[in-house]
Amino acid sequence: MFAQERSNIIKKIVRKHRRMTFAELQQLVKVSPATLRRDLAELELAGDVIRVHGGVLDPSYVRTEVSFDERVVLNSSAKKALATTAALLVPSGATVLVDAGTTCLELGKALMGRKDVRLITHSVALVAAAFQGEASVLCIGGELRKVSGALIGGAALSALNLIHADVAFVGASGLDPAEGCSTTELFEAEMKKNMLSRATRKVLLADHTKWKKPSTIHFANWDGFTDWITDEMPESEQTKHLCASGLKIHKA
Amino acid sequence: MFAQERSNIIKKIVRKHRRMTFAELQQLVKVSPATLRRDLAELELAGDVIRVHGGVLDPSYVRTEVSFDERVVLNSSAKKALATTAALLVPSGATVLVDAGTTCLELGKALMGRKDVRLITHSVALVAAAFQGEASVLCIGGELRKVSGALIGGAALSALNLIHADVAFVGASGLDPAEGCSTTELFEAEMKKNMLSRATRKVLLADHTKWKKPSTIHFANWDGFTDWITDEMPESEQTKHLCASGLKIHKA
DNA sequence: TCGTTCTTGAGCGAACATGTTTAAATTAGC
DNA sequence: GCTAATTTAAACATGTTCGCTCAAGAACGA
Repeated sequence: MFAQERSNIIKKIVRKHRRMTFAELQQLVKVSPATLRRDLAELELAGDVIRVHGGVLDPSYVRTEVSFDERVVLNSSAKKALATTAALLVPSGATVLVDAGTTCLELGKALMGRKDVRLITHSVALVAAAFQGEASVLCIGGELRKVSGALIGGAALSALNLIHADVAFVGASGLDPAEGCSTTELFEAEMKKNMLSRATRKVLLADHTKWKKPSTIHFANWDGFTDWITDEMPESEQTKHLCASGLKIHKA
Repeated sequence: MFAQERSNIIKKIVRKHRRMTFAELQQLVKVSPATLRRDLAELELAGDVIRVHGGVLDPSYVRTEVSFDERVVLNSSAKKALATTAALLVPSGATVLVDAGTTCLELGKALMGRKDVRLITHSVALVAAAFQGEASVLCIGGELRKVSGALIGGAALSALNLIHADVAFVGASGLDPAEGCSTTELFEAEMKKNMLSRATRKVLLADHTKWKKPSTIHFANWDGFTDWITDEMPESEQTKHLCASGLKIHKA
């Protein structure tokens, strides 16, 4: 076997297996460790494989794997885009209810710089961030839920009942075309329900990754919202159907 | 599993859970403690996780909290000593009201690790810090006052009225041997008054630098407290006089 | 046929990754 | 305040893995 052939074979094998130990690879390419190493060194230089201690990885596999991080970062830029679009819906002088969750946190940060809005939230992260902002902030008190950084419970619900806001921004962890919006936790669902009932304009903030992935606890139907802000429109049929019930969909 | 893959997995897990103990993480990543520590040390260096004693945190989750830490470090040792002494007054199972302010924040942090206490506070800094703690936390909602990080106003006062606590810890910015305790701001004075009225044991946390330096707004007489924790006892006459009205003075 | 060049494989020391042990630091409990 | 327990960090030991060097053999041309 010529060196050229061997190197092509190695490429193919690695691409197929995506990740394998040095020994596994050696078993398939019947050559001495030294030669295999030499080949791999070349392939690595050419960018055709990625070597790690004890094995090799397919670059495209690593890319998708690493993009877990990138997705979070990327997602956060998507979330920023959502937040920016959402912020445009807030008129001067408005009182704004902001849900807990990362997307809504971005929105809160986007509004924070404005002197002419009044934020109401039960998100500890947002309140903490608001130190640096200009907006006036009212914090809904309640039990601290450490996983989400939200203040929830009976106290939070009843505090909410004294409030009326111009706009409410609510996040969701799952969206279903038929059922509507859902989240993972009962008390948070209650909070969301209440928030929606306390505002005139009810805005859903949820990117396309949530679409068709319902979570455990349902908290609102589609007609429970006046607006939905997303980064990707759903299929046109579904869009038409949703809009028929009065929902405005905004693409960030 | 290759080291590189493992480190990616750890990142992902921590990001998902946001806060977890070392043991929890070790259970998910089946690897020896030493190796996990080594990985975490690297990830910390890269800024991908934040390590705390006994656990790890997702950085994007805690970032807001950094500013508070900085402020506290300035005069920590005296305040830490006060906090440690104060924490001894809290029996197991107690419900504890904690005022805003740096000294009380230290106390809150001291209590945070205890599973057997319930903290109630209107201090945003304390709630934000409580993410790391074990104690259950109820946050009194209200208007965010950005200079002090306290939640105040009518909503806070009325939320407080629904509560009864075993112990209340209150700070002061000025102490007068005759007049009692004072602070700089009207609404905060109201909060302090209310907190004292809602607790059985009423503890003043104030170091010697406040002694004989009254502030603008008076909020309590000496007989309004059951205990005072300080780092230096006042002159013996004054001490005798104060104790005569039933006040216990603790030196940290 | 000989010598040069290239490739290959083997050997060896260094580097690496991991687990175990031990000491220090931190925290909790009294 | 102190002591005991937990957590962390450093030191050590071990088994792999890596990269280098060198010699053997094949390929090639003179």
